[in-house]
Amino acid sequence: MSRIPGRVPTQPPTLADVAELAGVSRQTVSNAVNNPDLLRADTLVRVQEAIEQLGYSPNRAARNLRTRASHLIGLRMNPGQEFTANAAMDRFVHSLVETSGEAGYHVLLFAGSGTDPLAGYDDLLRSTAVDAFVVTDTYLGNPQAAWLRERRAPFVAFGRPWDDAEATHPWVDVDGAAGTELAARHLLDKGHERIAWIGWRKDSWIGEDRRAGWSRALKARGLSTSGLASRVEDTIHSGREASAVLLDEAHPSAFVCASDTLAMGVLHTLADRGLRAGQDVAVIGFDDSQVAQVVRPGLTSVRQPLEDVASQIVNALEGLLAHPPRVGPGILLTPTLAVRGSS
Amino acid sequence: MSRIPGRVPTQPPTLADVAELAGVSRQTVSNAVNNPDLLRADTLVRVQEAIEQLGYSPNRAARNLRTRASHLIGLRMNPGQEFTANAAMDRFVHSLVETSGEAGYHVLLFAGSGTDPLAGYDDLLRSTAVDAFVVTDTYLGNPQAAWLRERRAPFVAFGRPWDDAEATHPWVDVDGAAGTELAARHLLDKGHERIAWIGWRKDSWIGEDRRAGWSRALKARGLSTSGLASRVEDTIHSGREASAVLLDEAHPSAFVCASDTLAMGVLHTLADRGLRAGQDVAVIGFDDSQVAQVVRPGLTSVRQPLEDVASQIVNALEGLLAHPPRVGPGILLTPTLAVRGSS
DNA sequence: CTCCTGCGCTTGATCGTTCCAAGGGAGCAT
DNA sequence: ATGCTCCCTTGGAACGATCAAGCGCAGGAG
Repeated sequence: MSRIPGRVPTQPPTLADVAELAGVSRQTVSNAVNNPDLLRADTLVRVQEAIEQLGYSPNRAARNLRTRASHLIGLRMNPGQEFTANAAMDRFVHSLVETSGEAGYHVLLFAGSGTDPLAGYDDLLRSTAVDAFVVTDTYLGNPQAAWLRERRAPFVAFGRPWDDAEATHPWVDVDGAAGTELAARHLLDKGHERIAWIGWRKDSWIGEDRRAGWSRALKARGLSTSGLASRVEDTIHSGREASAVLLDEAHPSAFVCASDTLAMGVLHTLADRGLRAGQDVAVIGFDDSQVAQVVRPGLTSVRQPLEDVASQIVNALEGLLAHPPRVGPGILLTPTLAVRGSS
Repeated sequence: MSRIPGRVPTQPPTLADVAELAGVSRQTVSNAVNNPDLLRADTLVRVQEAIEQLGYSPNRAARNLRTRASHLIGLRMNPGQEFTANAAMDRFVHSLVETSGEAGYHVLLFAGSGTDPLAGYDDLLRSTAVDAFVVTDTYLGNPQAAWLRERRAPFVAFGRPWDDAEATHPWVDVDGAAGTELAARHLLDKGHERIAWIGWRKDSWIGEDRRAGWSRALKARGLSTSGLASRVEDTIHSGREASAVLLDEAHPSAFVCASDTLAMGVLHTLADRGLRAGQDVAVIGFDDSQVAQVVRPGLTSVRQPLEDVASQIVNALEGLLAHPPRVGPGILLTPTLAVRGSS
């Protein structure tokens, strides 16, 4: 059937238009787009020329309706994050958009309410607006994972299921302990023997994991960690206070911190006391935020391989959405150390 | 027609299911969702209960197909931006997601190639995947605006059409000149009389705009600007060099910079010379990036009202997508000054 | 010569929603 | 009782793609 004459010319062309121009049926055009192998070579060329000539691109809504897939990945923007988390998240989102784009997926952002961690998921799921979710805040026993699994919603988590060893959903995470161990070893190799730790409160799984790496490195060299660790809130102010206390009481020559925020606090304390970061006392942060790159004299920091994380997540998503689904084991990636003036 | 028995129970309910349960027709359910006024009160209640009971949510793909609208807004992620631009962009994206969510729209991110500024737009447009675009990099004569207008694609620009006074598309921008004028006045009020400018190369419209505000403030007080301005690349290193030269040759007591990046360079120079930022020499940056908030002693910076920008953009989009479209004039918002220790 | 097989393409049905034009019931006046 | 509104409701069609059969033709085996 041909288009109704007089129709507004800005309407995009449809499969039927292409079919008519190429002198084939709709299905043949569809095959030319999705299963080119099924066509005879000369027919394929003819259809492709018609597609080119009309500037045809399949209507997403129609395709989504028929195939029950949207090729969209939902990602929740968490309101009011801490700045280091934000910095990392920004880099992660960039990578995710690029990687998923190469795999034929787009990223759909939606807002979360600070109070209800499930807000937004439900509607997108029931309206089949997205094929899958990427969940980024699985720490501290957030209920998203269990909730999504219960509804059989495909999702991949950025973050281990700390509190649930039984969890069977795919996940990708960065080995924080390996990162802090790397940091501590770097300092040990430079001759430091009294290396302090400033981390988060004990109820943070991530914090305890990162602390474990520091501890492991020291113990591997037969050094004691006692009196060298402090656990505080993730603010500059806390980092500043904690480092002041540690300097007075334990006289460390270096600090490893659970975040760049805390490390900035240490730098402030050093400046207060006329100590030079990197010369008199070494400092290493975590996340390689923009601040770490800009501050004097440059903050050495553990850098998460977020590009690889995004790539692995997209890979897991593709498996999850395949027929039949392939679900692999969780993946743990190793961070690197961005060495700068502070160490 | 009722659902086929034996169908997989995880299939989401459809309009027909709700209709059957409520004892009405499909259209009545559709009206209950989209035009509740058309229903008798008791019928409406019955339908709403059925919707609630089944957990029904309209299938997005089917709705999109029928109404030729996706309720998605396309936003391109620009690869490898400078960090200040990134910082601002992150805050902007957050606001945009929240505001557009309230208006019933979601944000679709797509990747741009560094080389082709139009990559990605074309396909999303032709496949009717998004209703409209938000374009964020209209400076420097990027061709998106003209290209999109030519295809009658609805879009709102964050940024003025600097190079095209004839442009009729809706836009929202921040008055950079007002920001730097605010900064300069703040310094003048503190008694500074020799206030230097470090900005970008002359071919940047935004840079020249910001420079104009500084210049205007000085001239309003009868002060000369000659010898006090420098135009360089937007890097810390350039800011550092430029400020060193200015200090030697023009002896300013304060700096206003076109970006936080440049301001960081100034802070480095001050530290090199044992000068205290805020005490000996005042420094003001632009963008209120995370770095400005964290660095010692806190960098005073011009803060763009990105929440308002997002809100106005969504407002403009709603007008653009209404029937008939309402397209208002461009909107210029005034930034504020985040005062910290450096001034 | 007939039958079967497989390739390449066409045809009708379907996904779940909204639009359209017509159907139907209650209420009121005649 | 009949006719006429006025609303609300109804079935059919359409949006544009893919799925599942089906059809004609060529070539080989029986």
